[in-house]
Amino acid sequence: MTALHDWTLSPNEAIALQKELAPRIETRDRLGEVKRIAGVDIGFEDEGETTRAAVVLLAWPGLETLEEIVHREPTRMPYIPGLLSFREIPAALNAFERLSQRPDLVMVDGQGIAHPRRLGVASHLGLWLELPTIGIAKSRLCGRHGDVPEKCGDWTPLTHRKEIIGAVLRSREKVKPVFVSPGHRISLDTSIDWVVKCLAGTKLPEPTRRADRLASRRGKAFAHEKRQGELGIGD
DNA sequence: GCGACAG
DNA sequence: ATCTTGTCGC
Repeated sequence: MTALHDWTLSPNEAIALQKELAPRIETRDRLGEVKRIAGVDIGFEDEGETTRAAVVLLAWPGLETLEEIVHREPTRMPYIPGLLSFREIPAALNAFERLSQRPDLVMVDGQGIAHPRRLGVASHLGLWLELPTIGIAKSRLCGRHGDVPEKCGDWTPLTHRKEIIGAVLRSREKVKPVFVSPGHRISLDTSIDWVVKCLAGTKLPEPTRRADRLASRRGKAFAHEKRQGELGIGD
């Protein structure tokens, strides 16, 4: 298996690797009792030169914060639609290595199997971590879908090549829906169930939302930032 | 051949 | 993704 630090693959090599790995993805539930849920989000700084991975570990139920990790490293690949995981996963894995506890479920910002070759960033990460993962994306990569119900919690299937690859979920009324798809070791129904259970009146489920918030905080000088107003409602 | 295209 | 303040609406 390719070493992580060697993931400087050409687009064609990356696509070949995806085709090789995709068959290993499981969409059958293999979750045990869920006590800890992690949220992951990757961002970029210095005009893309630096990749920043944020991981938040939350307790279930209750969603108290157990751990927060922010890891930075040089970016190694450009953004290419369909090959996002090769750009984001190295940093994400290094952030995960710093966690002292293992999550039972991971929510990732991006697609799971709702990908041209069924290997979106959530699936790819789940395969490497050997953990159940769910992809929650803010926009569509591939597939088609009908009108999305207006009621919070309702959804419509996302289809690609005659296959249901995900759900377009109305996570909050009057707000653009999110694209939920199984990453690894989890089914679509269970994925939707967990995403809905982690919603707190917001568009994004808590794990992903908290990772976003942690990541987008002013890069360098956040050690001196004030702590206040943690109870916002909007998104 | 012509669009579409997660973050 | 990121650059960025205030502002309209529920």
